[in-house]
Amino acid sequence: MDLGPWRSFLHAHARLARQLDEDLRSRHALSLQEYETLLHLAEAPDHRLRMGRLADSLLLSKSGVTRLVDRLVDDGLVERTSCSSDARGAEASLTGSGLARLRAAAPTHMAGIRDHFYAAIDDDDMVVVGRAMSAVAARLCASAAPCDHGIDGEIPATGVSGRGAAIDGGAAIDGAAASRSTVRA
Amino acid sequence: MDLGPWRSFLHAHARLARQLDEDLRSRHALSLQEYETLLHLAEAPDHRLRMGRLADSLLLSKSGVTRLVDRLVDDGLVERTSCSSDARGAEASLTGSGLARLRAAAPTHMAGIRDHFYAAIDDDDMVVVGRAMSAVAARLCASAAPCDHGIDGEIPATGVSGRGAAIDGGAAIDGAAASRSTVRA
DNA sequence: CCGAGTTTGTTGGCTTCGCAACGAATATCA
DNA sequence: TGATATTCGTTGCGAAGCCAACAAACTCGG
Repeated sequence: MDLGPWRSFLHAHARLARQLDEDLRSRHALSLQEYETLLHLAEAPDHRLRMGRLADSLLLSKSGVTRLVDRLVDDGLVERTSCSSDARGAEASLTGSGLARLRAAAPTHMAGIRDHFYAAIDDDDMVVVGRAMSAVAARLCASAAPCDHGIDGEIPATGVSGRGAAIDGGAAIDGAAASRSTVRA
Repeated sequence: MDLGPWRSFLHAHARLARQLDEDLRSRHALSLQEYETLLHLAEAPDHRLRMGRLADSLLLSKSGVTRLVDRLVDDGLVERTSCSSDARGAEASLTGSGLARLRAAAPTHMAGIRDHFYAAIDDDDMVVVGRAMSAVAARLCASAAPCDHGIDGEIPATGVSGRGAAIDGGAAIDGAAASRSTVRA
């Protein structure tokens, strides 16, 4: 077993996460976690999610999400509302300010991913990487929780909200027309 | 830009790191970071490393390493010695107990990597993944620090110590003969 | 030889996160 | 219906990491 690929994998992730986090912090006063939280909310129907679902999709503990949302609420980027159908449940919902902040930060984040991840791997290899990473994630999900977030290679209908307010990872960056479903108003 | 590979990459890493950390903690009372620290020390000449080098290779801040080593010293797995050639320098050196602990934990760790990473990706794809991850890491290193740890796909002479005491990632697990350089006494 | 500037590792203070325990609400089933 | 079990989110506590500041030791021009 040649540990080369494994070590490279670890190293690539560590460097990448650091870089993206630093970029977002310095230019938009957002941590990577906060950005991802806003993104997941923006991608959710009506820009709102139950705390538990948010925890699942962010791969974070429930208490972690409670505090993460606390911070975002303090910053005015998210609102905490109680769930109508389940009185013990809470929902996090994106505010206008949160969506604006996400929109402002998206280009930075996308550029980072493009420059540091996509630019380093040619298209043919990227197909393989995508397949391999999906397989790793799927295998681990299978051996543990049901794991029904939007992985396995497909973007969960990026930005299809109640109205048309969306981020849309790709198009917002490279100007390419939205190639999938009902994006942009 | 299809974000699928990127999200899968993030997801795979998160799940994998969690799983490996949990396995080591529950079975050997070691965090993944602690394990990696012991491993890097075991791979270093004479089982000792300057704090700064350790920080570089673990991709951790200097203060992080100081405290990590503190914990390992408290557990008797590592000794802190002063550097002979530079009086302000400190070295961390693996104790016998530390090496034994590492040896005990290695099979668990290796099995995790094998089952959750290598088993999910076939050999041809693994070559591509290794190449891609190396490229990502190299690109990020280039745009930042000199970054001369043992990445770019090669294992830094695993376990060549003063005497013959080594872990040797692969061989310790699968019994395959060491296929590279001066391993084992 | 000496003083300015750099490097090395540690410390204080802060942030972020997980686990276990908890109260409240819901689900299940007799 | 009522008792028990489960789920949901929050909270206390501790673990682990980073940054800035620091002291000690090194380097090097003069």
